Amino acid sequence: MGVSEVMTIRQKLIEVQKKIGHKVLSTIKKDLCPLKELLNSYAVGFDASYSKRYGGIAVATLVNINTNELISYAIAMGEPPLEYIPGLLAFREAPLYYTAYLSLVKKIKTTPRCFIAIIDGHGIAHPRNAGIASHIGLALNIPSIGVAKKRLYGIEKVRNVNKKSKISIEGYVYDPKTDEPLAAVLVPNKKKRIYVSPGAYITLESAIRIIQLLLEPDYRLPTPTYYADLISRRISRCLDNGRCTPETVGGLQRTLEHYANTNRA
DNA sequence: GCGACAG
DNA sequence: ATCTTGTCGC
Repeated sequence: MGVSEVMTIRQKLIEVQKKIGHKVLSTIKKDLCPLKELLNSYAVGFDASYSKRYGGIAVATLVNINTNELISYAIAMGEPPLEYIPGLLAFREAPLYYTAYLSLVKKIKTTPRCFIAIIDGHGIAHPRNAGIASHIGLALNIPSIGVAKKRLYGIEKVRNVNKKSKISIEGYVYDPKTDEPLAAVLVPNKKKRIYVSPGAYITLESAIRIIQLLLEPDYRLPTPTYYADLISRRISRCLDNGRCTPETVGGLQRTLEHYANTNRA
């Protein structure tokens, strides 16, 4: 594209994603961290809610993969730099996630060799293989997995494989251009389905294994994003009804950690 | 030109 | 994501 060509913001961001997607695909052929080690590590979950008064409320949770227990969490809030545009979600939400992650790492004492990031949204199951989970994985330099509630891109094929395992795999989503599998369609409970795709630094197979472990009976979302969703919504609601302020939300920490753990089956 | 379209 | 009442099911 020549230097004199006019590009809209949208077109520039799409070009950025093409480069990200290309790099991401080279990182998901093998696991950066051995699966055996990941299974005994911690997951960092990300989700966001939106407050009418304060903008985006992003939450990063730290969960023990073996026990599904919420260990800690950190929040970040601020006006999103971009409106929501299908395919460009990362440019809207990733900045706040990044800030929340830095805050979380700063407050926890132990630093496991291998973290795994779980993001509410897609990884490589994206038009340019650059979903928000891929953006996060590259930015944080840790393996990441995208868990979405709705399909964005790709052809869904029902296969009904792995009926044996507790959380069954209903099928896969394939890339119409390469015919490669991009995501697995899991069925956490009778009616709800979720789309699991690698973000970066992890294979689809390992991503599926991890998510199956993080899904508790009858819960649609894996615990890391489930807790993040719960906490971010409580905080944005608290801010909007005036019962707390940005300065006092930190005081909710102990209460919400306990709330999340006890509110679980 | 006509749909599809993460959160 | 958010706006919102009643309602089906355990």
